[in-house]
Amino acid sequence: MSAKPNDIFVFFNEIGIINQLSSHRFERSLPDGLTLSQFSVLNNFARLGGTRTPAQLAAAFQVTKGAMTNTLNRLKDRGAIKIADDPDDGRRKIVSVTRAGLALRERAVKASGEAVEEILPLLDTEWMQEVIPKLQELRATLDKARDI
Amino acid sequence: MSAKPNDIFVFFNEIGIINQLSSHRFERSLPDGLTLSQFSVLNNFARLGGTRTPAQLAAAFQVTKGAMTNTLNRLKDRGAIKIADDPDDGRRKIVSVTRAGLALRERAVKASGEAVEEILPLLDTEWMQEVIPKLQELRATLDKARDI
DNA sequence: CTATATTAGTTTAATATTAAACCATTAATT
DNA sequence: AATTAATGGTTTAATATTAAACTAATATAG
Repeated sequence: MSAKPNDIFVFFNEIGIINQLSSHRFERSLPDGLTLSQFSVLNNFARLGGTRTPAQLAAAFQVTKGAMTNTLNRLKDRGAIKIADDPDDGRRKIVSVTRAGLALRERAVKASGEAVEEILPLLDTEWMQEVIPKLQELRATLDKARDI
Repeated sequence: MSAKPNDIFVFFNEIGIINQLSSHRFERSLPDGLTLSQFSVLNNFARLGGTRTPAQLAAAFQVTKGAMTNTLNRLKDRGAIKIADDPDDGRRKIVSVTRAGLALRERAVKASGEAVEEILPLLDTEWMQEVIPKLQELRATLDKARDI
């Protein structure tokens, strides 16, 4: 059975609503008014380690440089990250996570984990796991097609 | 194989990025700076007909009443909808779509349709169609669990 | 080498959104 | 009937985001 054009709209529409519901729920569970964007940055550092430039982070999270400037400043104000000048390139800055940032991320992971547990029994996690590769594929496709 | 808690995060994370990419792409294709929210309201009227109150619309699209007030005012300024007082209940208002609104929606559907066609060959529409029921189920679950 | 183009990051103005306060109206309770 | 509660919609203040202008620094080309 071939997919109607309308199915594409329906698909993305459901994605949109699911995202709205889940991200709102998730953000509400974060401690200290931590934002989803802020958490994402911390999480990225915690999982992958190392350092990044603001531009790299902006590209990784698909937000504008301006938005990343804002997010990073909030994190800096919290003492969660350090922003240093790049000695090799006067344009660049080097962002790294601090101990306090990692600790904050730990607390956030824990709190949000508990929030997820609450509804876990209602979710078909089996299916969610199964479908991840296809979602990643779709994400990559949309990402590559971004400038079409 | 049982799903790890982490899979849940990965799943919703992919959903989030896909939503970001797709909705941005979609919104860019809309005519006259029409917003996704505005289009959604118009589309809802075009598909289902009838009238709605602002509160019903806010609930349907999972936004706050304030956000819906804003969206409806924009649509009214464009002449796309009509907002009348409810004679039976002084608190309520009655929203309906105008001819101009339907025409605008037509144009928007066409323009966004063309934008979708551009990337259609890259998408696994078969799978997208297949997975819609599960997405709807998940949406419903999250929706019901909203006040947990 | 010098002029031009590109890149990195910040800033600005506009906008959509939220949460909460607010006002008016209707419903429920006593 | 009068008070209290709930509902519908708007407004306000705060915030995250975008696009675009801007500044500074580096890379490229002639």
